[in-house]
Amino acid sequence: MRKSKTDNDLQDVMGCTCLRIRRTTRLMTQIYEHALEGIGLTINQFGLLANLYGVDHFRSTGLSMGALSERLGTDPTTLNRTLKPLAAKRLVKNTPSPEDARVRIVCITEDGKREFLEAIPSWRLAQARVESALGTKTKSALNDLLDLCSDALSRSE
Amino acid sequence: MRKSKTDNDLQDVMGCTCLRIRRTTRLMTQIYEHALEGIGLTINQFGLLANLYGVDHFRSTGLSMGALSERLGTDPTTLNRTLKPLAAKRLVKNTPSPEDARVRIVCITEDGKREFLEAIPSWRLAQARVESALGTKTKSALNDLLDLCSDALSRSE
DNA sequence: TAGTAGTACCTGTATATGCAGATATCGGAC
DNA sequence: GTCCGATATCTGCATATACAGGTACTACTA
Repeated sequence: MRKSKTDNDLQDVMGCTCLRIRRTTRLMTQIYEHALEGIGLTINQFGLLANLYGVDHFRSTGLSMGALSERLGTDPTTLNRTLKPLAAKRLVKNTPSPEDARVRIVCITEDGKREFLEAIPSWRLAQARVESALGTKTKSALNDLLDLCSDALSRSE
Repeated sequence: MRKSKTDNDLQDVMGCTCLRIRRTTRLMTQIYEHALEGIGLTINQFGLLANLYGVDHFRSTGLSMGALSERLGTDPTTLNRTLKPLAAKRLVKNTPSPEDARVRIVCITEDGKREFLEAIPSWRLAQARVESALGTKTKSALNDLLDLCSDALSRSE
């Protein structure tokens, strides 16, 4: 029996790259969230602190909201809200720029640095768990491929 | 100058697989959401309808919430809520099982089937856009790798 | 220098995501 | 038949995500 057009459509849709990556992201995120549970940071917040820590460590200038959202590949409005819980815990600080009153500069605080460093062992546990589930080679291949895709997709807009 | 422990920590953290995949997912999701904009479905809702359409097409029995959430790799509570907007638009139906009053069977409606089929061309546009940004080979490699990772991560829990 | 186009950020709204805990039901032990 | 542990779903809460539209400020133009 010949396959109908609908069967072909269905088979194509089931090959959707977006649904696949979203599913894998859900599974992977849970591993990191569980590992970071005791720390009181989400993996997202951890990544944000890591970025701000790096900026502070190497340049000590802070970043504008816009620059940071670009760096993270998020919408600025998303960043605005994801910073709120971190600011409430005084892990980051949000000060107006002296040069341009529209711009707000985001910095990590001393508390933020401490919390970030304390979280690293838990993060390592999650990363090791993923590496052991996937194998070192697959994990590296995935990392490389994801970098490549991020670059290609940001450029294609 | 020797690199400090903190520099090494930072470099390791910047290699985080979870942050990478979350970033790539954000970028990719936007492409599909924009393509589906005119249809009034999110990529998530589209995937849900695709699954229910397939079930209906091949078995015509429907799935329990639990079975469906397992199939999608989501938490059952997440599924519960993502179904709400679809049920409100009468694209899916949610009926108690006759055998077990705890269980609810989720089915796609005729309206749901129509909407799903109408959305396929928009989905194809997004998928083509991603394929052209990444190249066919990279896209296939990514799909395969993601399947492999989903399997490995679900098993590792 | 008054007006205007553009920029940077914030708010309102809606979906996505999952944990802890509540509710309803089932199935087995007695 | 009744009680109790297990199971399926739902609610309350919190974060993540982004679009549309609003506000405040800058910078250019006439």
